[in-house]
Amino acid sequence: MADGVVERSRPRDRILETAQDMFHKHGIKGVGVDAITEAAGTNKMTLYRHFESKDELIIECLRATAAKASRIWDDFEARHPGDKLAQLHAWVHKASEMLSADSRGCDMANAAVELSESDHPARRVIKELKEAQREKLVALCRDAGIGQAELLADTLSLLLEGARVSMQSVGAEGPSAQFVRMAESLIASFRAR
Amino acid sequence: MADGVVERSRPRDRILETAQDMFHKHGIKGVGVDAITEAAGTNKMTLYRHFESKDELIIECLRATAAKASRIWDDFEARHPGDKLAQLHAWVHKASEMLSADSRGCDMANAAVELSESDHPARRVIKELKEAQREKLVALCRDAGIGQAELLADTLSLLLEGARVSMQSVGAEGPSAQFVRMAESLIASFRAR
DNA sequence: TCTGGAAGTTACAGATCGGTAACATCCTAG
DNA sequence: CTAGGATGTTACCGATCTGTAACTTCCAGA
Repeated sequence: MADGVVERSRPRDRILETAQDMFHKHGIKGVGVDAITEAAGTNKMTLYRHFESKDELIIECLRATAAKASRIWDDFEARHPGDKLAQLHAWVHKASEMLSADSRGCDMANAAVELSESDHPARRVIKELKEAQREKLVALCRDAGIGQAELLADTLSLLLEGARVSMQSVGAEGPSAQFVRMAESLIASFRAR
Repeated sequence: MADGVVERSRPRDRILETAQDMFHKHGIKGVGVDAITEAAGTNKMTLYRHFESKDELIIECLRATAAKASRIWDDFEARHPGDKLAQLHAWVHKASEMLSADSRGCDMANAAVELSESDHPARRVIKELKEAQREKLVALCRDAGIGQAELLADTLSLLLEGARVSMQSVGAEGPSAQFVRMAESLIASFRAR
């Protein structure tokens, strides 16, 4: 059969997966629903039977992205059970790996940039998901025995967020190239306190 | 007379200033040329007599924004002539001040997120301007007597870039609230080496 | 085999987009 | 005062956008 990328799953799943990919690559306002349905091998009516609007689809895509990220955290625990410090280093390593593999940055941050209307329905979802991720990193730092866990977690967050956006403007050879070194020396200095 | 925001300057200047403001607030793809000309108190034909396309207008806006930022650097030198370390602290202070005053982040970074097409004419301009800013900060760090000047400059860059994008997704009470503390303790630790 | 819901198809509405043509008007330099 | 360029006005082009209506086809379960 070999439909290429389009697997023979249910239309709703194909739409969601395709939309995630296209929003990520071309931005939310850079992709129309027609292009999504065509790439998903279906049609516009079917999309609107499963999602009440494009905004609703955007939100579902963001939730799906966050869920994928969450699964990565599960992997940290699986690989280093109980060893929170090792998990923190794994976080740094994985972050750098994802920086190298993809230069379009964080879907939620990008969406926040694009959807500037302060009352856009996706904004509260973005905030919730980002806050949950922040709490996870804070907990990881704290459980790794670091004193100022919140401050380290927030610093690492900003570094990563900055690296992801910096890559999009100056490329991979810019400041983001030093992300691992920065993060590791930060962790070391926080542990030394 | 009191035309409100629209001063009685020449149409080209009004268009440029208005476009900068609207692109900043609502994003590039969130603003049409009709809306710009109307807000600038002029019309579409006049816009296209001065700018050959919307893309060209975008580029001019980015250059203008960078020029404004450049003027801020002149102010550092004027306030702390010769004292590069004081200028570095002034940079931190000014960055934090701008974070508090505005939550829409950096126009160039936002543009890079929105204009995802890799061959978009604005992308090379963004890269050039960002690289120039990076070199300025590296030079400032080096002249302030810091050993690993590039690494400090890049770290501060990523922190600021991260703070600006973080504000847009989680708001001013998120990780970006600690920007000054992070930056200052970074500078201190680099100076101690 | 029959049936009912899910999915596909076609066409369209109404708005907005970037960009242009033709023409009227204004304002300033000579 | 007058000429000529800068600006304003109106109308339009073709493309694209989100979203919907009406109808047909498919397919799985009873």
